[in-house]
Amino acid sequence: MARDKNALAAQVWKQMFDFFMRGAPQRGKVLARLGLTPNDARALSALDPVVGRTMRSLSDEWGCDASNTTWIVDRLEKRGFAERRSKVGDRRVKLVLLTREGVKARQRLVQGMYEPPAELLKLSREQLETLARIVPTRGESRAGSST
Amino acid sequence: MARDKNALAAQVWKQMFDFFMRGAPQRGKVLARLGLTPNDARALSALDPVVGRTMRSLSDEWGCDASNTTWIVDRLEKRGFAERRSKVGDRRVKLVLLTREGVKARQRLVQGMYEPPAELLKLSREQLETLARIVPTRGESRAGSST
DNA sequence: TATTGTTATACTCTATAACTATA
DNA sequence: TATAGTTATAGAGTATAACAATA
Repeated sequence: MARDKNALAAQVWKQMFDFFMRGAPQRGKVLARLGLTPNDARALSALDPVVGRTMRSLSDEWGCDASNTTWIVDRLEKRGFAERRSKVGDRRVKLVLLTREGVKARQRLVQGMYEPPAELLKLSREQLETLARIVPTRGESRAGSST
Repeated sequence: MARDKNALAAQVWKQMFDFFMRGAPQRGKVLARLGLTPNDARALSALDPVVGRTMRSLSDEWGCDASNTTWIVDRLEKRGFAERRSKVGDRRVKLVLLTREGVKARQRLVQGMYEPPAELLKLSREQLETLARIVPTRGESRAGSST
C-alpha cells in the first residue's frame, strides 16, 4: 500500500488497459453489425457535416499516406456517408464532409461504442461519480462541471 | 448530478474510452520502436515459455481462421520469439511456446505498453488508490488486496 | 517550382478451400 | 471418418512512386 507513486500509477494504467482490452470483442461486434471497418469508424468520428476536413489533415491525424486517405474516403463516399467539395479559395484542396446519412451512421456508431460494459454498470452510483471525477478528460477541468 | 445511473455509467465509459484512445499514437510508437505489429504484440502476450498453447486455442481466442494463426505464429518463429512442439499424447496437436528471446521481447513490450501516460502521473496518490480500487479487474475481487 | 490529391502498383494481412498427418 | 494444422490462393487494406491539376 505504501508503494512508490509511479508504481501505483503503472498499476492503475495496467488495470484500465486490461479493462479496456477485455471489451475489444464487443466493440468488434458493434462494427460488424454496422458493416464498418475500424478505419470506417475512425473516419466517421473524424468528420463533421458542416466545417469539413482536408484530405491532408486527415492523413496527418491518421499518420498514414495520402493515397490511403483517398482510399478510405472513397469507401465512405461510395456508401453515401461523405462527400468531397473543392475548397473555394484554393481548388487544389478538397474538403470532406459528412452527408446526412453519414451523420446517422456516426450516431449509430457512437451509441454502440459508448455502450458501457456490464462490469461498469455493476458499480455503485458513488463509485461511478468518483470515476467521472478522477478519470482525466481532454483539456477542460471537470471540477464543478454539472453536465 | 442526480442523473440516471445508466447515463452516469455511459458517461464514465465514454471518459475512459476517450482517455484510452488519446494514448493510441503513443502505443503505436512503442510497437514501431520494437518492430512489432499489433498482431505480434497480441501473440506475444498470449504465449508463455513453459505451458504452451495449441494453435486451435489461439485461433479461438483471436477469433480468426486457423490458417491466419499459422501465419502469425510463423512470423514469431522466424524472428526466434516462439517455437512449435508436437504434443506428446497426440501428435496432430502442436504446442506453441515462447523462446528465451520471446520472453525478452514480451518484457520489452509490457514495459512500453504499460508505461502510464503523463495525465495519470499527475493525479494524487489518493486518486490513484481510488482508481485502483474501483476499476474492474478480471475475476478476482480487489477488496482488501494489498499487492 | 511547390503543393494537393489521385492513379498505378506492389506488399502485408486475412479468409476460404484443398490438402497432409495423425487419431 | 474426424480432427489439427498447413499450403494454395484470392481479397482487403496499406504504402511508395509516378502523375495531374492548381497555386
